[in-house]
Amino acid sequence: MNTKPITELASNIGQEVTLNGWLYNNRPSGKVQFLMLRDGSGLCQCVIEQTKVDDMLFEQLKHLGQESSLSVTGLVREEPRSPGGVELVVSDAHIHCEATDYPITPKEHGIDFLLKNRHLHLRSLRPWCIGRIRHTVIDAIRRFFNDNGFTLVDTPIFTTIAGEGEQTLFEVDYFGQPLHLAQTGQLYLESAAMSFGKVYCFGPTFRAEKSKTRRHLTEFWMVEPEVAYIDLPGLLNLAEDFVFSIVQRVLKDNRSELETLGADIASLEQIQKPFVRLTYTEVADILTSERTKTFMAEQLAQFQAEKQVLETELAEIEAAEAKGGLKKWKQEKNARRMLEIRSELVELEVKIENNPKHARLAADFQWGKDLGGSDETIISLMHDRPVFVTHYPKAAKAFYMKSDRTNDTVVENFDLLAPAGFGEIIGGSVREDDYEHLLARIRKEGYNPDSYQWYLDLRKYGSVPHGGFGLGVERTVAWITGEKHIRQCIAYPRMMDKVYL
RNA sequence: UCCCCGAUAGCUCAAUUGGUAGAGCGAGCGGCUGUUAACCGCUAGGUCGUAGGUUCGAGCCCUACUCGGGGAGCCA
Repeated sequence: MNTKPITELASNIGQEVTLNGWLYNNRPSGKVQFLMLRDGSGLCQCVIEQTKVDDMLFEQLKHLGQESSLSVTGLVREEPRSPGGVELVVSDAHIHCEATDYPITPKEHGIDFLLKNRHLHLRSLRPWCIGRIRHTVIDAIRRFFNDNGFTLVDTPIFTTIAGEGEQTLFEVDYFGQPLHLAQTGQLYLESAAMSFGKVYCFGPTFRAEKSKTRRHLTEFWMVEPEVAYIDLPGLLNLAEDFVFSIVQRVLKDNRSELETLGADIASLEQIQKPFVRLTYTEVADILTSERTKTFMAEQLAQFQAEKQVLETELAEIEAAEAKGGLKKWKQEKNARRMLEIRSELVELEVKIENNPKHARLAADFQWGKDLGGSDETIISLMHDRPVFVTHYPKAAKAFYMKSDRTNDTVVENFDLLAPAGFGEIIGGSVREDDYEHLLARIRKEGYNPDSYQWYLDLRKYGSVPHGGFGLGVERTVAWITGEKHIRQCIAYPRMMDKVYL
């Protein structure tokens, strides 16, 4: 048996092959049937002509339910009418498991229903495309660091000290000792960087933030590089090369998935080096400027214009429906379009409602505050390539960030904002490498210096300038794929208020 | 934690001003030799989230609760 994956069919035209897969869609049409088969590598249309197969088999296939598993054997041929340009002319088939009443039909479903059925939903086209892209992103991440002299160091998930804020820790009972789940591998990584020079860790990260938004998960994957002997400009260059390489890899390896998802490929192709570099102080000036005021007003006008267009279309469809006399298929198409319009209108309403609030927040922005999500969105919307924001106020940032020795009120940190309104995908900094400075910061935060003894040690024995950053995998995937919600970018999402499977 | 919206068939949604609960998909049966989320005909499928209240009468109005969605704050 000449078994092939669907992806290899184009190079096997004229040959008899066997495909192992699942039934994605079934369209019987009298004496000919079209089975859409998926095998994990792709989709293939299989044609069954009654005259060419056994009668019993023909009847059996005709009634085969969605997601039944089967192997089909037949001749591969070019066929312009088939999606993909190739099809299999079936001569024989073996059914492994007949599925009936598969819950996820080829129609719209609500998100709650899909997440309750996530174990099955993973088989659908959209999650499949996103999963493939996620795989590429992760491979590109590993490749980038491995090819650039970094050593992988696996940092612990049970941790003894906090890296970010102590409120966001998941505490676990570790044989009577309270430990918490890692919210970063950074502190351990700094220690490893003093051994290997350039290191990275890659694994799940846990944050107990009470954030019920489309940008948050309580368990997400983060990659964190840490480099000895590096300064802030060096870190920005590293992050720039890194993100650029990820985008290029996805454009190269997953073009068809991006197309299926309706991702904005043109915008991804516009991502070129150098990225924009702004300081926090410059951002504060931009936010409070006339330019931003105008920009926000223009955004609002645009949203309202879009709303107008959609409302007009909706009214036209409703009028046509009321008039009656439409064919059934036309009615169904209208119903689908109306649903689409309504959900787009809801999205627009939210944007229209939020715009003045965000405009006011930006206009009233005071130096010293951390940038809010809306502020990041504004800056990100103003640029068509990623934006670095550097030198945040010391008071708004974590204790381990190195203060700028020429301006003690700010730290040598950066965030990277993905373009077109997506917002933050990376946060990083140069680390405080001076023992006394660090100790003072730990005390000021109210942490117990005893818990940080080993971390402080690193500043006693051959301390060097060093730094690193963390990139959130799901956020990166959401940005690249254009997926609106981060929960679609991981197979089994863990959200603040709900864990499904 | 706060604000807004929602819950009707297995799924996605309708139901005029409070007056007999509807459609598509899916399921079952039948038809069709080129379908593209196929199409056409027929059949089955409902305690309208839960508990109270107003009313001659409640899917629709009021109250509480449960669950879900979106947003704010915070962050990768």
